[in-house]
Order: sequence, then C-alpha cells, then structure tokens
Amino acid sequence: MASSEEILKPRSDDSAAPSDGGEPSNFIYDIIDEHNRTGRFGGRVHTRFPPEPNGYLHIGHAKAILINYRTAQKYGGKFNLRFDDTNPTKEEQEYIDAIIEDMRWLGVDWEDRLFYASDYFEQLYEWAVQLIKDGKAYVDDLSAEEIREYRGTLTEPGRESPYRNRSVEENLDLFERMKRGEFPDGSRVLRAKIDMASPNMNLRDPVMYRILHEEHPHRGRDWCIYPMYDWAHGQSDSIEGITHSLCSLEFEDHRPLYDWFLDQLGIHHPQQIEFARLNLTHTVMSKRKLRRLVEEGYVRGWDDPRMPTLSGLRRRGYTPEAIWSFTEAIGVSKSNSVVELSLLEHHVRQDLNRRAPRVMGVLRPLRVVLTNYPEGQVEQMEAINNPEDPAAGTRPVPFSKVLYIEQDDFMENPPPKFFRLAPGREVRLRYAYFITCDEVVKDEAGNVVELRCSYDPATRGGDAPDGRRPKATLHWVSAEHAIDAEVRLYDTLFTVPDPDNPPEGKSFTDLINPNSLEVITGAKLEPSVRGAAPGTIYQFERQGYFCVDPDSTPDTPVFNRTVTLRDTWAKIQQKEGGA
RNA sequence: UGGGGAGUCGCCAAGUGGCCUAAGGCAGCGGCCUUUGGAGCCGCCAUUCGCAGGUUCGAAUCCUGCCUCCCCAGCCA
Repeated sequence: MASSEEILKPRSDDSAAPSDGGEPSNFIYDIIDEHNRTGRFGGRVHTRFPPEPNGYLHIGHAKAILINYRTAQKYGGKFNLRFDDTNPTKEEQEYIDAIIEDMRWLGVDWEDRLFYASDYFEQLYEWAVQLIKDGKAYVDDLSAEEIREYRGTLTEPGRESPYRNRSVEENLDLFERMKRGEFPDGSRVLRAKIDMASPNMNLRDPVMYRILHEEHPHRGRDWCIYPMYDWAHGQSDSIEGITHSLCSLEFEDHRPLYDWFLDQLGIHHPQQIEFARLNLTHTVMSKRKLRRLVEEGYVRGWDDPRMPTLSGLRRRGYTPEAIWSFTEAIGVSKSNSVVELSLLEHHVRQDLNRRAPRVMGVLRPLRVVLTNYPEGQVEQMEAINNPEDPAAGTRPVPFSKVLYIEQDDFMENPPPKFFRLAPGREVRLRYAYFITCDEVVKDEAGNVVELRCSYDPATRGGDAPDGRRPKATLHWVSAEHAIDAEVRLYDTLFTVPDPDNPPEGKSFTDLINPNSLEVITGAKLEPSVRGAAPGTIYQFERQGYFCVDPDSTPDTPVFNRTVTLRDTWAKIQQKEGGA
C-alpha cells in the first residue's frame, strides 16, 4: 500500500483552506475552519468511521471512510475505527473481520484506535442511570405496537405513555432488573423523556434500551439490554474525543437528539455534520439489497467481481488508488446524487494505465498460419512492458509459424472504417512482422476457421524499410507457446442505470443483467503470464485490464476483466448500427 | 396539509454581491499524434444558475412567494 502514500499525504497549507489547485475544498472543511477560527475544539480534529458489522463494505462506505480519513489528515488530526455493534441480532464476527481487511486494503490507518461501541456499554449504562435520576428517562412497559400507536404520526402529535411518570426509584429498580435479565425480550424499554408532541419524531421519547437475550459477537453474554443507535452513537463519539462526527444525510434530523443526550450529560460534545451518500448507476448500494443478491444466489458471494463491495472491486482488479482518486473526484456535498459508473471506470483506467504491465492475450482465437515462415523456427520478439513506464523494461515474446489472433480482428467483407485484417490486406503484428492475408479457410458451415497469411521478413520488429505503415496493429500469440486461460468478462450487474427504482410491479432483481458474466474458456495468453499470483493485474493490449482470480489453478489461470480499454472502433460500430 | 434537507451543463461539482457573458472532472463531439482504433495532446460543449417577483449601480450569490425532489412515524443503523 506504499504507493498510496503520495496520494494520502495531507496537504500542508494555512488554515484558510484555499483552493490553490490542490485538494478541493468542501463545506465540511469550511465548518471546521470556522471551528478553528473560534477555537471550539482547540484546533483539534478527530473523526471516525463507525460501521455496523452486519454486512460487507461497499464503494459508498469507501466514500464515507475517506471523507472522514482525509478530513483528519488535512488538519493533522486523528481517525478512529469504531464498530457500532449495538444490535447482536444482526451482527457477526465475519463482518468485523471483513471490514477490517477491507479498510486496511483501502489504506486508511487508525493506528491503535480500533474501538467497539460495545466496550462502552458499562459507561452507557451509568449514564442512563444518571438520566433516570435526573427524571429524564423512564422504563416503559408498553408493547412495541403500543409505542408505535402512542408515537402519533408525521402530522399529529403523540401521546404520553401511562408509564411516563413513574418514580425515579421504580425506574431505577426496573432498569436494573432489565439489565439483570429478569424480563423477556420486548417486555420493556428504557425511553428518554423529551417531548411526545415534537414535530421531530426522533424527539418523541426515543427508545434508549431494548431487552435482547442474545449472544453478542464482541461481548458474548455479558448483556441482555442493548442501547439503540441514538443513545450509543453520540456518547461513543464523546468518549473517544471525536470533534467532527461525519455521517450521512438521513441522520440530519437525529442531530437534535444527538445534541440533547450530550447536553443532558454535560460531556464532550462533538459536532455532527451530514453529507450525501454515494449512489452509483447500474448497481445497488443498500446492504439489504446486496445481501439479497448474495443470499439468493444472483452473485457468487460478497466478493463477486460484479458487486460494488470493496472485496468485489478488489477481486475485479480495482486498486485502492483508483478508489481514492474517484472519491476525491466526486466531491462532498449535501445534494442527493447518482454518479455515473463511467467516472469510476475512468479512475481505474487512469491508475492501471500508469502501472499495469502490458501483455498479449487472445480471447477468441482465430488460427493464422504464416505460409512462408520457416517450419519449426521460433523467434523471441522484444515487447515493451509498459509504454507509460520506461523503467518497466521489455520482455521476449515467442513468435512462430502458427499464431492466434482475435476473431474480431478479421473480417471477410470489411466495412469502410474497419482497418484490421481482411483478405488481401496487410496489417502489423505488434512487435513482430507485417502479414498479409492470402487465403481464408472455412469449415463446412462457412465459418472462418483459419487464415493463411504471408509475412514480410523485412518488417521484423514492426517497421518497414520502405516506410509502409499499416493502419492496424494486431495482438497475437504463438500457438505452440500459448497458455490456456479462463477469462471472465463482466458487464454491469443491472441493465438499467437506476435499479433502485424498478417499474411498477417489478423488483430490482428483475433488472439484473443476464449477461453480466460471460465466461471464456479457450483464451490464449502469451507465456510470460504463467504463474502470476492472484491479484496480479495486466493490460491485455487493445482489450482491457485483467486481474488474476483466486480461482486460478497452476495449469489454467483465471482472469477477471476489470474494465475494457476505451474502444473507438466499438463506438463507430455502435453509431453505424453495425454488427 | 408536521419537521428536516436539497435544487448550477447528460452525470458529479466549484462558486459565499462586482475579476461569473459561471471553475474543474466524467460523458459527448471534432482534430492531431500513435508499432495498443490504448495512452497523450488540442479544440468544442451553461449569456445561464428550479420558477416568478423584488432589493442593488451590479445577484447564481441578499429578500419574498411558489415549484420539484429526498429523509423521518424500527424495541434497525
């Protein structure tokens, strides 16, 4: 992850956050600058990312993580990772482990500050007792349904619970017995005593604790009452000395409650600031929907390369650097937005173009026999590993009489703008020779199965002494030296940009792209890729970026296509409605 | 018809009363270059800032009214 460092480096500038061509400013920085100006937190900036371990992290979380992390870095502050593990019915150790792994991969550093909200349960309990003693919280015996009825609606005030005015003594007794496990799940809750008529539903005596006789992944059987999000979150922030509690928009109307608890307790009071979460076209981002895709078998798992999860993106070949630059590019604001997938793809291409070694691989092979090439001769052609990086050097690629080229690189009746191989036409084989197609061999069904071509020995390396310049350069692989590979080509998981809003009567699962995965088994790759470790990324010249999948075996590597190269020919074809 | 937010180019997003006849990126469109129809380079792409009024010498930026979209009635987070 060392290569992240240059990107990760905080910008050193004066506090005014000018946009002097470096990191763009945003409204959060403006707020912090104001805090720094007035001395609200003594110049301190401390952020956190508080995931609930009930699913895998996705690209939307990456945005949230990096907003928090970059903010801390920019101001020379600190960043915590804290599991918001207050609901044992939904949380699992598997998710805790996966979240840590994904965040490490992303390249954020919480140093020694990995925390669990559940480690604060004792303190939270004491504070709850304090609120009860202050007459600001009470045990309610109403059922869940009754509480809902008493809460009122968006336009009508709620009613106070008949248990709202119990004595402090009774509340203390009941609450302690809740904690001791004397009551069954759902029989009672602890509620804050605020205002049942508040236009903000969150302030209508919100539930602070519920009874849950449940094994907790981090606390085991220590507790059978669990704090609700609103009661746990702000106090956890406070305990950790968080200054700026950055969260997503839907918590905006929780802020008054966040503030209320902290004010009642009179403890360190962070500032909650809300920003819009990330939406991406052609995918879904809610944990609920992602879980359905996994559990109902629409994808192979949380790390399926079609998933927007960090583990999926990683397996697909996305790099942390690409995700960093993408999240920087999309900015930070409060308006709901949907970012086009093409922007994410742009950032992987940009990163991979810089660093991926180039290699030749033929996805759909078409046999080519060079009729005038000596039988049994093998030449090692010198190929450049990365034209963007001279230090990457060169490698030898074997060339011989029988080759494979891409089926798409030949057309028997080429349209005007098709520059590749055709009968009688000469093209260049990259780093090798010019070849001319002399004869087309077909099977009984009329399919082209082989090309018989002649090569020009004077063009070795790809240049003609007479200055001839073919309009096309094709990639190729020597048949006898090629290694076989499985290649998985991916398309968007959904056929429409906005699967979250399916048409009447349809579910988002009805919009899944049936062609989101195409498996090619007979691909032929140049021998240099043999033995590449899972995770290794190459550019297959003229085609795209491909990443070695963990499913690979020693004899047959499996590659995932991360993203295609920009393809102007494909665009021309599309425009002309051509095949 | 309660409360809380948001509306600037197809998609993000700067902009905080004059240097805005509105940055930048993506997408798109032309062209150059090219041993990847890749990359790179050059150019084009909002007289207009949800709408309507108003204030001002001057408004995307201030005021008023309206419209549209999002969030909130879990003992989820």
